[in-house]
Amino acid sequence: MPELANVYEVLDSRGFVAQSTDPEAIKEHLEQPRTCYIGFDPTADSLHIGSLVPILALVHMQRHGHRPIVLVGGGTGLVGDPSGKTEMRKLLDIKQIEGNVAALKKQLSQFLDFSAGRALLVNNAEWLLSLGYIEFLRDIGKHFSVNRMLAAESYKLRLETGLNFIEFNYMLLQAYDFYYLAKHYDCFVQMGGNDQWGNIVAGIDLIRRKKKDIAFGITFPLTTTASGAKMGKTASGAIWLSSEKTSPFDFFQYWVNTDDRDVERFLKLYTFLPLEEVERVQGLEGQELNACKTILAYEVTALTHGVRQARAAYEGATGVFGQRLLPQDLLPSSTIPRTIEQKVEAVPTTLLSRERLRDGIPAFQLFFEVGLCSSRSAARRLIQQGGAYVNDERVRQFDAPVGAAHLTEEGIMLKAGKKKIHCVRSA
RNA sequence: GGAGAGGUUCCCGAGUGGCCAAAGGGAGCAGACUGUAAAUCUGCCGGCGAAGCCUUCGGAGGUUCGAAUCCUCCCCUCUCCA
Repeated sequence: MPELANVYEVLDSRGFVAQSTDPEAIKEHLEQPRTCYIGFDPTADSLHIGSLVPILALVHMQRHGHRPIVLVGGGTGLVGDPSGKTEMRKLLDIKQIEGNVAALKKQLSQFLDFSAGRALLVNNAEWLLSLGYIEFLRDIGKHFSVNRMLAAESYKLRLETGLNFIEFNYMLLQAYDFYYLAKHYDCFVQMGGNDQWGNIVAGIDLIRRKKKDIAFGITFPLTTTASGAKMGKTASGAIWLSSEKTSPFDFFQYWVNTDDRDVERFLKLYTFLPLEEVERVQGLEGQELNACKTILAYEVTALTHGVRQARAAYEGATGVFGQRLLPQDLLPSSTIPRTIEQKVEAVPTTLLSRERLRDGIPAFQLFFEVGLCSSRSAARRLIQQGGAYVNDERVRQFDAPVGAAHLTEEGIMLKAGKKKIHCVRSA
């Protein structure tokens, strides 16, 4: 799977690079197989699609023969990164973090090949927790200028609202991580979100001072949608990579609903389809562009949940929303089946007992129960505003009974609005 | 440690005794329009089988017929001084 181009060029051309230290030097460095790392904070037991860009950057690295290191911040997670945030993050306790670290490792294995040392996962708790304070101050602290730190962009926001000492230290810890990885793993490239720039540069400085070595940094643009919203925020919360938190079907649907203006950019960032093909998407509109969204959704879902799940989600979407025409020559490298059966199996489903279905359940109760609405009140509102459908028929009355009479071969299809869908079947 | 300012519903931010489930904006949701897009317009936007009731304005008490608003103590944040 080696490709000819230099990874840096690949990353750059696909829109991964927001800032970087000397591009020429990085390119040269990456001519040889190297080690690079990105840190992930174990703040939850699953990553969400905001982490997809860093993950895929590592995948690019691996595909080009480099060795990615995933650093989970079991140690730094205890401190909390203030970069770019307005408020202090809740401090997590060690137990939670350990659980999260394990979950993240599993999730990342979906994307990266950790076999035979082709990629590594390290936890900075390993070296941070045992640090002695005085020793750390003398060794590391002396290299940091408070004046410079205060000037850092990443602290700017927090300087206005308040920053406490533990958070102020975060930069030193992350810099130390980088130094540690350079020393023990020969890792001289760190990547991260653009809000990490200050922390990355701090590490580079530390490496130069302590090791007399040159290290490199690349940051990714903070991905937002064209309408300015953060990636992956929806009514029901974040879009998670874990299929338990966000079903592959909903995950797929999230991408299908991509803003027109984001399609090309996202194809570059979130899929591995060749650039030349992606660029041909430019200028497409309407139906044709929608076809691209389907492919985008399929590709990202396949990467995250595997081809089978992607196919099922795609079939489900087709079953619910209808078939889209996918021309053979549109993004031809995509392995998406161009024609497909319409099945609804992938639609999130709730099983209800025969008795309950026989008796019928008031619509608002049902919509709440299957999770389409966050409360019974919300369900009433939805129905009263004409946004609730049972088998594509608008529900007129908030407590209209839904039950066995509505059962079809495919179950009962509940829709909240035009896009959120849930299936009910008899247990 | 001293002096001031402040903590309001998802976020920002009004409200200083009843008309407050709390202005306004943002986010979000729904409808119309569409292409499962955007923009726009309209409605909704604490909970409850909804008349009415219940829970919310940092926390705990208190005053009052009645408190987000007044008093006491506590916790937290910011600014200036030491």
